[in-house]
Amino acid sequence: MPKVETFDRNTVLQKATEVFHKKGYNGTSMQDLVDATSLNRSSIYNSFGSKLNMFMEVLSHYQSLYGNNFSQKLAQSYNATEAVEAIFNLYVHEIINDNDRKGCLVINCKSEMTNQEPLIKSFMEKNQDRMIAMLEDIVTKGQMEKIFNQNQTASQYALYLFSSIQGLRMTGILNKNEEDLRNLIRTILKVLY
Amino acid sequence: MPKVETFDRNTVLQKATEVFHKKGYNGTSMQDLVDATSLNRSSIYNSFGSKLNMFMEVLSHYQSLYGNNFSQKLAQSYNATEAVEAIFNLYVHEIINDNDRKGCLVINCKSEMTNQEPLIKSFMEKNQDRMIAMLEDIVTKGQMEKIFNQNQTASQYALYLFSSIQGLRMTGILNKNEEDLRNLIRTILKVLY
DNA sequence: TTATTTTTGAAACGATCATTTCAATTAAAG
DNA sequence: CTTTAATTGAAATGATCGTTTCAAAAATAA
Repeated sequence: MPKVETFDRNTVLQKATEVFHKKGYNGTSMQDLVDATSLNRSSIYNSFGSKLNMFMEVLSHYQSLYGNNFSQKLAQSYNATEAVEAIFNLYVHEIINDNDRKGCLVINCKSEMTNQEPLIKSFMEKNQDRMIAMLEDIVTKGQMEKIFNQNQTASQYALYLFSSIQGLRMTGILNKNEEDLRNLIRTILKVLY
Repeated sequence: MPKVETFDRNTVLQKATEVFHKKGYNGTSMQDLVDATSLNRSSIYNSFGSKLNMFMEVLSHYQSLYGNNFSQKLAQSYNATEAVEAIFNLYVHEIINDNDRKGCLVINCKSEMTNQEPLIKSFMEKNQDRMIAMLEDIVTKGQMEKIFNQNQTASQYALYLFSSIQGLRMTGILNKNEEDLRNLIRTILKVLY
């Protein structure tokens, strides 16, 4: 029957992710994507539909990479403290190794496109729900273990942590001093204890 | 001698600010700016030099509007608690009235352009220095008044507040529930006391 | 091998991009 | 009123935008 896709979809998505991450959605041209992926224009359109569609897949790809990292770290954690610190350590690592100051693809996209593209807005809503649910689980666990206080509900602390992560990620674009970042995180987490 | 600029530069900057804020730098075309400002193309280039140059002026314009607001609120504050709360109230107000979810122009620009435009990077560095200096002043005052604790230095708390503000502003793009936001801020500020 | 179906490559689509050009217009100064 | 110098309007610049077209190439199933 038909000829089949010759390229590896994940590799292509990875290359596309790099371009979008570096230049942003509006800053990335289809030519950039052709160059980065070594795919032909028509192959991209044939396989991904449109620039926006490809970007949506890139977002999911990026998210699932992160999600897997998260799950792995969380599974290795004995208690809520370790879990929450594993998460923040992941971000510190991400920030310090982000040599060209791209920041977080998802956060960049949130600020660039949430008010322009309904698809992005709903992606961001789901992303927030997922993140907050995960954080709430950890906080609940920590509160049950009496490691975290109960001054605020798990849901409130989850929103606080979600917000703090976004702030950390934005701060990390310019500030890459590890000691400063670790101090910052210590301050962020203090309210939980 | 020469004919003089007929338009009001501040009005034009205001209109340009609205467009850039709504669409982002890369999402804004010169045609958008022509339409919004009712200026002719050549007048824009004659008066502002280039799109990037105009954007830099827009950033300064936006920043000075905010800065004035800040100074005013701070001058009206009796103590550090009032000062810090005045600042966060300003952001809550900004978030709640941001009906089209544009977020903060400066933060959006930071994530979109810091890694692409040296002029923007240095603007953001100066912006961060200014913000942190102001926050550090408030924290120092609060610590001297024994209102804030001394668990961390004023400089560390300032970075924490700066980071928290960015997080709050990002969170506010999707979450506009005032009670949630006020809870979030309460949690953020608790560490100071 | 042949028929079938899809992916490719290369070129072209019209629209829009940021910027420039230049003559016409305008307003202040002499 | 004339001179002078900057601001305007309108059109055009070449480049690039995202997307489409279509014939050639390729790979599977019969």
